[in-house]
Amino acid sequence: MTIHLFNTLTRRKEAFRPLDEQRVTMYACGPTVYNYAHIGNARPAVIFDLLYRILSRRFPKVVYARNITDVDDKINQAAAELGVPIQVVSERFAEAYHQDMAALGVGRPTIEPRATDHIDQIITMIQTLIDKGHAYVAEEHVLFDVEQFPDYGSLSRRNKRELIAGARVDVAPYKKGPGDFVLWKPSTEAQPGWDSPWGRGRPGWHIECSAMSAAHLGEIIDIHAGGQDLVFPHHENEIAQSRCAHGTDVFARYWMHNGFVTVEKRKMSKSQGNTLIVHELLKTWPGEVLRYVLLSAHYRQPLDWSEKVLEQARATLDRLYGLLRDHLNGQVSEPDAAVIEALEDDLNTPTALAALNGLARQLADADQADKAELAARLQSSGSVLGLLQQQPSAWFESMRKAIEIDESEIRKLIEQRNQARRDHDFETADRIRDELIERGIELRDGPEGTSWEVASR
RNA sequence: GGCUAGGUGGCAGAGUGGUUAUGCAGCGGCCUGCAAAGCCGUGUACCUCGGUUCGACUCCGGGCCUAGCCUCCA
Repeated sequence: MTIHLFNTLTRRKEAFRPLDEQRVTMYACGPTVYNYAHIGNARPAVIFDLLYRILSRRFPKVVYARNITDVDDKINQAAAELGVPIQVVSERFAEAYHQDMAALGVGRPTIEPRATDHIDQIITMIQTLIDKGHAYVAEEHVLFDVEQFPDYGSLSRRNKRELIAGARVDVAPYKKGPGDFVLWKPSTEAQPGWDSPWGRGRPGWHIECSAMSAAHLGEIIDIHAGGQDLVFPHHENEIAQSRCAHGTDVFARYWMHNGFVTVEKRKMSKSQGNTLIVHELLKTWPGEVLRYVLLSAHYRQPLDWSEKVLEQARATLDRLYGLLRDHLNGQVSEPDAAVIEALEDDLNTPTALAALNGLARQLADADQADKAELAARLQSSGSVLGLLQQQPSAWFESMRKAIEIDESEIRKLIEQRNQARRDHDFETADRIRDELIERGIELRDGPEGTSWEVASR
């Protein structure tokens, strides 16, 4: 089956055919490193990492670039507040980002270009745009002239007149057109800056992605991805810059945009102050639970975050890991075709998870002889989704860590209870069990003795 | 105001012109000293009004509602 992807450019699901099967290129807008990532920032990281894995199954080489924006006024502000150089801020949060994403099972992209390492390319690109008449200099700024690009608005389906009518911002007086956007802006002494033909300054936000994408992937790339809120103006501007600079008809052939994570149905965003920081969530939840939740809705749909969905994901993973614990025996297997098929159909993760759970049911129903193979298939299918990769014992162990427990004491109580049971003193036995339940511990009497788990709720 | 998504069972969330999504919770059963876990079984879901059709939750049109973008934002 061919991979199908929903293309924002056409608003349709299309068969994915790369320009060069030997070298598929994708670019995702990465973080601006001035703060810890919230769960909404994690969604594209998880989703497009998954896309990268799916593509890599089909194509011999996929080059995935995800940038780090390390020059930005918010970083400057954070540095000023902390009284440290901006590099300290960007380094610190880039590292935190890597750690948090790793906890969610997100791998590193092929390339992770940083804006500050590409100032030369940015300046060159801006100069090209000026030379070709697509940009102009005004009061030490360089601006992109939207009027010179007839296709402006094609991605976001806006026309320039509407943009002007709906503009809610004051237009800077030096702009020729209200939709013109900054490619380069002057820096004060205190701000980070680089020498350029237009004086000491720093790049505008949009140009870095165009420059780095061209530098590492080429003038035309296969896939460009990011959050829905980037469609306009960020991606629209990237298209304008890149196509005008390179004289091409197309910049990215497929555009993909993920929906938002919401809280109580409202968009999670730093400006609204309703963010849930991944770093904090990881203190109470295993990364795998967060990942499961992020995969539980289709990537283009909004995903409403709540304690409840976390509990549900946890319960489901508990069951799956329980099956693996009981039936895995070192066999290996290919992933289930239904899981792959669902993912290749525009990353339909809910259907893929349904297939995964269907496999779990099959395993539960199967004859003893088939269980090991099915368990291996379950684990292997999970791996495509970046799930079920821990040792089951490690999973249950991590659950135990969530609450303060003295294991030896529990073992002692279990032994007391079992003695009482042997004595048919069920009153005592039940009392001990109830005490443990009070402390969030559930006992399980099995053929091999009594084990315990942290209770679900 | 312009533009873009979406309204599915108790909750989460896929999907399809006429067949079981799936998960979580609930209920009944098996198992158990009693439980828990597990397993089995179970639930007449598709905002509204028209239209197309032999037949629509699924296609088309109107309405209502929600969210998002138009400003930094994943």
